[in-house]
Amino acid sequence: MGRAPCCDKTKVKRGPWSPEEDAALKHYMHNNGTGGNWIALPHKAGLNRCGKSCRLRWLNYLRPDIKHGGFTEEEDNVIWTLYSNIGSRWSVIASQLPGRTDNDVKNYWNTKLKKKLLARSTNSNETTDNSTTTDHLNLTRFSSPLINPKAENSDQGNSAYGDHSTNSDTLPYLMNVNCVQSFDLKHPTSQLSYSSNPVEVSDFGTNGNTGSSISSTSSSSTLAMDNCTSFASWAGTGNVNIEDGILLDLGFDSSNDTFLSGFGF
DNA sequence: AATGTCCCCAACCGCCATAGC
DNA sequence: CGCTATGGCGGTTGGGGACAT
Repeated sequence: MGRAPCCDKTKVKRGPWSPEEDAALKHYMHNNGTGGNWIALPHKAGLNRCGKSCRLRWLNYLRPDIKHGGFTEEEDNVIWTLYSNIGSRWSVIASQLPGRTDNDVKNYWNTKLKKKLLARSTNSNETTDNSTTTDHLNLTRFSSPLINPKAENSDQGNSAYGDHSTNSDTLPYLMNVNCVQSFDLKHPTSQLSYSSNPVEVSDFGTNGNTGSSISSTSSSSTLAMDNCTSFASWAGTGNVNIEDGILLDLGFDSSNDTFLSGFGF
């Protein structure tokens, strides 16, 4: 038996939002928040829209803390780093970029960063000069605790806005990356290395059993890399610790996938 | 100026997790 | 414990603007 749709799609408006609809949603959210129920919200707000559509519009566009415009180099680095560690967990990645949404990050990756990586991958096939370091990207070192993605989405309650005030909380299931990943974008076939500092990776999952091997949020099931001496490399180009290596799908053909050690993908 | 192609990104779709009954 | 409703997420699509021919 199929799942009942969240709303009758033949009776709700779809497609781009008008300024009037935006204003109505903003006004309602400002006064009432979601009230904990997105499905009922459109009716209360006088909108002929699906609740999911309202939620998306609010979270991705109307929220006052949304940052519009181009990504900075620093943000690029954060995305690179996290993507190389956790893959396409856009909501988790976005939670590290205040004002950015998962949709933003996903679009940015798909339209810009992925191509950038591909281009550099191509370049690397044309030259083997690893001594050129101008394009070498030392990915951002995270020494601060990362944001709980659930807290980031705390607007589902009475709070109308995402809550980045939780940044200072040390949360159990996000990683505390105490090492620098060195990732040469110009020569992605070179070893993706980690420093020797320990990296503790707790649960990135929001549910813990989605089929990925990321553990649950319980402290007892924290994944940990004992050390960063285990390393990942681009497939076919270097050493891979098969025991610990995990294939990371970078979204390209399999020849460009990479192994990451100590992560469960 | 007209047409074709590419690219970006807002919005949608469908699946899964979870809460509540 | 099973079912239903809802929230959340990642993947995909398509409209429209930018650019090329």
